[in-house]
Amino acid sequence: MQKKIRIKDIARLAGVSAGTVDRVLHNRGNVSPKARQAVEAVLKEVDYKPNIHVSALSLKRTYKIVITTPNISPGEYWESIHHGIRHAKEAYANLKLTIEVLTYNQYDIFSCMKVFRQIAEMEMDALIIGPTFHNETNALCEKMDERNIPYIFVDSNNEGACPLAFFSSDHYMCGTLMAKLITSLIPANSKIGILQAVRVGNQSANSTILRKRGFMDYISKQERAYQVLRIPFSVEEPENNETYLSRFFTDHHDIPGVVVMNSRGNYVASYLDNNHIHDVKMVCLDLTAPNVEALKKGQIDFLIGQEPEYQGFRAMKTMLEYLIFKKPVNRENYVQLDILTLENIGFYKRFNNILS
Amino acid sequence: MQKKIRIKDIARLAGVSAGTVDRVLHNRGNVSPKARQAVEAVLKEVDYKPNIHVSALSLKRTYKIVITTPNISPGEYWESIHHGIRHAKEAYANLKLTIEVLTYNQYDIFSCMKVFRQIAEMEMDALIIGPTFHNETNALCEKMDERNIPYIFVDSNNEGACPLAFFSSDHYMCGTLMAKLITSLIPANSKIGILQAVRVGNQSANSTILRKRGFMDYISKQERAYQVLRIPFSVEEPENNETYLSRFFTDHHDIPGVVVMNSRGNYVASYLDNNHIHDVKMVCLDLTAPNVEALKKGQIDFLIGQEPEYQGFRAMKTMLEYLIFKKPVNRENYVQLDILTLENIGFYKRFNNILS
DNA sequence: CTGTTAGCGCTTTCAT
DNA sequence: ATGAAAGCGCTAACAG
Repeated sequence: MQKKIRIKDIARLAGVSAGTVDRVLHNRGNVSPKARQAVEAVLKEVDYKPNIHVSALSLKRTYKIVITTPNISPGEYWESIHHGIRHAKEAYANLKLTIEVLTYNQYDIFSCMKVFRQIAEMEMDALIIGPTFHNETNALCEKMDERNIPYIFVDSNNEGACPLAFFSSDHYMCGTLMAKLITSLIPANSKIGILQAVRVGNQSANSTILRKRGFMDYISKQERAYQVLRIPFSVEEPENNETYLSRFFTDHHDIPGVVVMNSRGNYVASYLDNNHIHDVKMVCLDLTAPNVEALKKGQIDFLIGQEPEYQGFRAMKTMLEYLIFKKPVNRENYVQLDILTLENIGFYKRFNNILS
Repeated sequence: MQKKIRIKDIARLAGVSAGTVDRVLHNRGNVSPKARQAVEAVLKEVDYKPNIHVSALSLKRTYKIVITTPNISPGEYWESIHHGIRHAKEAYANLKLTIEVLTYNQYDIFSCMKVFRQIAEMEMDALIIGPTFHNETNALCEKMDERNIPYIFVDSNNEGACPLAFFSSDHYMCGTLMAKLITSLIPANSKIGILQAVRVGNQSANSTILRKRGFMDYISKQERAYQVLRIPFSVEEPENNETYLSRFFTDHHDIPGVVVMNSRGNYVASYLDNNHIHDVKMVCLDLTAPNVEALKKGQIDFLIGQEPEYQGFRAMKTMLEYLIFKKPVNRENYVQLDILTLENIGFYKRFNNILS
């Protein structure tokens, strides 16, 4: 167990000063080829791990990072992502950071366009994006590319853009997993209802499309023939949902299972509970407060979690470490798909990974 | 957004020097009641969060921590716990730590006694224990109590001891969860096989007993009557296992599901695969390398993970922060019970939480 | 009992 | 282009 190697040690070994080593490590220039080579030779030999907390301590400049995501509601998915982002900021408490958050209505493409146009003009060092609308996101990304501002996606990747990285679950596999779980709960060859959200501008979110594809592919590969039925649903005009649901469950009173591939599973769970329909198995998505409650009450059977806190945390942390410490970045980052039930939900810590 | 408050700020507000504030913060004594009150008054007002990385930077003394657990095999449960411990050490890279690891044979009570007697005499600042044998563990703990050395359990708590904390899954609920999963996979009113490990000294590990109790309680609460059958199994004398298994599956050729409540599920999975028995559903425990492989091959249907890396990480981190920064400690810490399937295993990162 | 000082590893500034 | 020196927030050693 040898002692940890420090900049001072490298300097001594290379026959230069600590300042020069620092200049080499950070590519700050003003180093003669000879000195650079000497330092690089030493660096090859030793296992130098900079102590980034100490490093942050002596950093002078301030950084500005902009965050844009769908609007944040308490207890819901996007709030968790923002929690994670905030924690990453706290983990580097001695960095001088300014963070600006701009959110848009994820069910209204025009809201998104407006916010993204504003962001395109802002001063910043880096951008974190929670994308919803494919083309609008790519338009923003192009502007960022021109301005040489790095950006990272959370929640899902946006095909066609060149992010520094993305942190997302594998939505296709998420759909597959939901299909596997629901089919393990219901009889062979039966009906399955799936909820489908309607959006202003009539564009489905990319993630939902992928989930549905994963779901349908799994179903169609089974020997048993399930009949998948769509349940219409609108987040923006909730007054119609009662009607939609009631019509659906009247037409299909024998339906044994429902899958909800957005985070609104609790709407259906409540509907069923209020109408004393207790024999419908449910597999739902995201650990929003109401979904967790429905799980604990036994209204939902399986809930899939996508580690939103962790996504936000890693996105922010990765960005900071790239920006400030030039740490190399993995572009593709898929997070866990957690399976929660009545039995294990109690131990699920949202900040498991993050909190000290 | 106000600036972060530092010791120097507190000193100024209280009208004392930084040294005095430090003495108050760490209860080092040598502070007049008047000064102490002044500082404490300020501390009540402001939200002071010490930067522990900076703090570690200037710490002089070295700490010695002893770890004792069952023997470590590559790719298995206890190795993961040790990984986690090592990571916590790396997270506080600038602390001066000496770590000594002593392991024992978890299937042999005499091995455990010998190692624990040795530990009881060693010099150390703190101890982390992975317990197996209840009484032997408590004997060691009593010695530690006398010597005023704090200790933390990983993997399970040991009733009767007074640990600073424990990091464990809820073994009872783990059994319950396994019961729920296996019953969701097999027909009503059928047989279920469960594997039971035999130990030298004939003492079951506490965790296994709890798991089995959780399992049986769930089964007996169901309307459907399952018949639970025990499959004998020995880790220490593996040459008999083939016979045990073959006898069992011959006698019960119609068995639709098997649950393994220790980490050796892959033994059964391999046996079934080698003998071309493909219609037995399996719910197993722990993400050992061979279990994960069996899950990926479809031989195991559900695998339960107990976050061993996280347990080790948190145990070590908690100990360090208690020892060095006097950080208050939560005694009871239950970790997640992760449900893994063929679909989501690929995204499961053992060091999710830990790795930077 | 208390304030001052030096130093942890790193970055930045300032002479050279 | 480079080394020396100051300073980040904190603790430890020292002088009073």
